[in-house]
Amino acid sequence: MPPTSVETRTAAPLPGRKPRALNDNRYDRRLAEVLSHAAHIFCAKGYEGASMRDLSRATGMSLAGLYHYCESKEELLYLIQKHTFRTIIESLRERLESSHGPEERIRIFIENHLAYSLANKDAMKVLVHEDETLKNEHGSEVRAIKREYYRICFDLLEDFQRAKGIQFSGRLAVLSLFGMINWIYTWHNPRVDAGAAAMARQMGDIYLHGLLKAGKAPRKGAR
Amino acid sequence: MPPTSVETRTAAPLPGRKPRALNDNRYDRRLAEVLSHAAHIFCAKGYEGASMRDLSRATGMSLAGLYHYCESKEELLYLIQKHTFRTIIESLRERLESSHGPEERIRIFIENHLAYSLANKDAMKVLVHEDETLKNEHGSEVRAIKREYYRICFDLLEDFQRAKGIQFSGRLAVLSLFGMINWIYTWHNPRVDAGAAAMARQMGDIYLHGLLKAGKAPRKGAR
DNA sequence: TGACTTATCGAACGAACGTTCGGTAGTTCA
DNA sequence: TGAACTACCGAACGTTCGTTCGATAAGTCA
Repeated sequence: MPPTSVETRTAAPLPGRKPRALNDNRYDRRLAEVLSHAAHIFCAKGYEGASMRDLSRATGMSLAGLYHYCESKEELLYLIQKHTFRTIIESLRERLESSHGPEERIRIFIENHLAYSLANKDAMKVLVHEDETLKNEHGSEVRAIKREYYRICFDLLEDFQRAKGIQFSGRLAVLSLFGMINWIYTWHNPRVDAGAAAMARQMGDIYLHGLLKAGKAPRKGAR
Repeated sequence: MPPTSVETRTAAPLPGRKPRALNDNRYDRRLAEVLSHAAHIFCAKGYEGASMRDLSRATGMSLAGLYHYCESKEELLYLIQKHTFRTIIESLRERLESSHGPEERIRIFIENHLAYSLANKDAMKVLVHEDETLKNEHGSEVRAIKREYYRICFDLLEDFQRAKGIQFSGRLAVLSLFGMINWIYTWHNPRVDAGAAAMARQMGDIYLHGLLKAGKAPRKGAR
């Protein structure tokens, strides 16, 4: 096992001298296939409960063949989580660029998160459910991206407070919101429940009106 | 393996003719110890990631000795989840008995759930995180208790709607609330965050004010 | 063509898993 | 006292796990 970093290994399979675009594309495409199947299986059976043999069956590739695309089972989880987080943040940053008012920006945050969640249920569940699974370097790297995402939301909420002249605990507000929108994967049924846009509006209504009213009345008498 | 049902097995170790209270107490107390350690380990490593050898080490009991108190690892998870749910519901029913107004009753629901969550973090995380782990009879039994709990909350919210003359999707409201309060185990830090009572008040403020305002304005123009 | 690299495989490795078996002290009770 | 039962144990069973090894077709390029 040569000490190639994951970073280089993902960009180019081996540090050899012929990094042909055609070959790289094929490798990357196949890796993406493997990761997609892995997300599906990790989602269905949990990371610990899923075996490389399950993944071998799902991809139609041999057990040994899988290790051409990853160094370990753990790296698969890491790649899934990193890619999922990065994609959500990238999409959010794009949507936030055409700047709106502070309330609208929070609605954009909710909408973006929900839309991605419902369009990529497997990956999202793996991201949320296996939150504490990764250890060491992979774990702290993913945790850093998570903090980045948390920070974006926290800042949006601070702007909101300033604009509306209200006050509440930013920490509690962020984590309550995350609770609402991250819980969805446990219950959402596309045959029963609304789509991302409608659900984002309803949840945004409850959440934002709640913040406004609760933030305006810092002490309301009762006990 | 005799076909003794779990029910009888839990009540009396063996269907023999001498169910002495003293012996039963000792057995039950020891079983409770095993379950407490199991909850701690399942919480820390996940159900699949935890091994009976981990539990053997934690309890100081031999691997084989554990099977004097359970039929399988799966039964341990089942017993933990059933007991946790039953305790929460029982405590909730008691608190709701001295009947209050519809808003206060929802606040009682939140307070009860949060207080139990923070006082029994391990069991609560195992309940939430291993929600889909149990299959077959054990799984459907726990799922039935969960529906019962869901139903209580749903009914409280319907009373609230009637009393306030407002309208919202009960399903979305219940599951948003569950999201907020079940998410807590992922972030609560007793050295940083408020206790159960204060947190229940803050979350109740956000949630209930949100429902009130959002429910009163069924259509608010914007797209 | 022939050297090289990539993509893939069957077979195996040692370790860890949940569970069971056959026992043995200690307690209970007729 | 002695039969019955409880509470436990060491050692093993068969299975499954993540991973590795050595090999081989297929594709690439001088």
